[in-house]
Amino acid sequence: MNAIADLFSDAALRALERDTPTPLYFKLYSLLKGAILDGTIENGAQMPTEQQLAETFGVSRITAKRAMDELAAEELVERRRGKGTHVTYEYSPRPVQAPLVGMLQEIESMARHSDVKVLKCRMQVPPAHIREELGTGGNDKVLQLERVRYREGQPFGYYMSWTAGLKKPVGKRDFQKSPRLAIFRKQGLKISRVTQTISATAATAQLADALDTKVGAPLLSLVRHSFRTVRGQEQLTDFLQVYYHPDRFQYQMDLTLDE
Amino acid sequence: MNAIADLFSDAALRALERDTPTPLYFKLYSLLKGAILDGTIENGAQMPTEQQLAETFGVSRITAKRAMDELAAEELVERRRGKGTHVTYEYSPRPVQAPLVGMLQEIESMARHSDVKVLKCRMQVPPAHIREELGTGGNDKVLQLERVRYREGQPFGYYMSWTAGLKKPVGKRDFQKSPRLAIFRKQGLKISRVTQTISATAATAQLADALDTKVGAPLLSLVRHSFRTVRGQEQLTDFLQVYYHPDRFQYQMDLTLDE
DNA sequence: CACTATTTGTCCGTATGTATG
DNA sequence: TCATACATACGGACAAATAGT
Repeated sequence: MNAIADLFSDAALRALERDTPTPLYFKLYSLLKGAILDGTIENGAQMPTEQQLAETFGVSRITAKRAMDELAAEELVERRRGKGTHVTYEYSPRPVQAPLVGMLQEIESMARHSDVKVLKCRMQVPPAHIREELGTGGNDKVLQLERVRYREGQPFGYYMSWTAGLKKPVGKRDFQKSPRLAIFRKQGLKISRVTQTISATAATAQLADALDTKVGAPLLSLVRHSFRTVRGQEQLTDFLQVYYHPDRFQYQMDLTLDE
Repeated sequence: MNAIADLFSDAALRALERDTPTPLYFKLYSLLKGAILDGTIENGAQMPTEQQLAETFGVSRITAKRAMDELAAEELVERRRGKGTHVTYEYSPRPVQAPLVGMLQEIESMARHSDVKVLKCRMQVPPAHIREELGTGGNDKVLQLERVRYREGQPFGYYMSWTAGLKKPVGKRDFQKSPRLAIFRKQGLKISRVTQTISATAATAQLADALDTKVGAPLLSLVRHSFRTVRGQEQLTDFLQVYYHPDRFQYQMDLTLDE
């Protein structure tokens, strides 16, 4: 009788509650869009009717209609009088990943509450694979940084980065005081998107030394790509590789059930 | 002259753009609240004036005022005529962590697009440390699950979980077909909050065997606590420990710069 | 003491967007 | 589609508290 209840969790059903002033039609639209984009409602399948949506989510039919109209405007669904609304978006599974949305500001906040030792800070021609990603020429020098972060005197993270597109020179002292992101921002480097990948790896001799652990010990590895937009084109401007000591640093996240 | 531009990134300044219909005052309020909660604006410090906010974010003074009034209503700031608005919230740094906000629905989506082999599925009295977290008695049996996930025939994740509060019995076959979360949801188990911690660890003999790797090899480790609310009290109802093969599974996330 | 600049509080009128029946 | 109610956002104007000259 009501297949919608199966599609959406109780939490999702509660997502339209009035705890944020975001318009109802937009919350419902976002919810449905998510279900279409992640393949929960398959291509060609019939969407719930306006009446069904209105009842399950406790909104007026006009509001449900508005949400569906927005989907139709993006050509995610097709609406036909008498036939109903059908999905016209083909879901294609991505490689095994657990995508998350985070906030860069919180990373900065973390950076502000730990100590840094700058091992290396110089302009350098990066190795080929980095050069390719940054899109710089064979002789172009970019900023190479190597740092170790400490908490209560103990090293917990080893940071290695290559940054292109800096206008003014920066010194070791700058990075000892303020977060890297804040410095780049002041230089006018506008980051438009960031991608992170977390994995695990074994400690090399160099890493074991820097993080005060044994060779071969498991480390949490993080690679961050930061992009800026140049003439409408997205371009990598910062490459960051971090190795964390798993006993002294862990990635903790809260997952929300709705939205 | 204008210290606000230093506080907020260019992306943050753009966060109030009209791409979502969420009220302007609420977006500004969220932005400022975040800066207070993560210690960017310290306790006792003076907030930007309504006039300054209005200019930097391109809104009217009324809108800026509304945002600040909301903060005052939550007692995060104190407002005094002629004096200005001052922060009254004391930031206390948490242990080294990179907090993130994610969506549980996306996890489910991932689960739906890989193959599962259920190694163990039975009611069992959990070991002491799990029993303590779940808050169950010394003889209470809860659901113990052990699974391996495959992608293209290769094992990438080893899942071990303990779940309390199930009403109806579940069988192996159930977990081979649909995601665990969907099954629990159908049973009426309402999860209210989820916490995840990611770390790295070395493979034991058992794990190496299940994931087709060598003993001592680095693995990505994930611990997930799922809570439900019982009579206003938050209570752990599911404990999940996952080990991922780092070559076959990586945690990828996109970070937004605004919000 | 007055005078001034700053900052928040309050009020108006108006336009637009949202949500309902 | 229409009429209605309410929230949001704007600019402008003035009052009231605070701090410094």
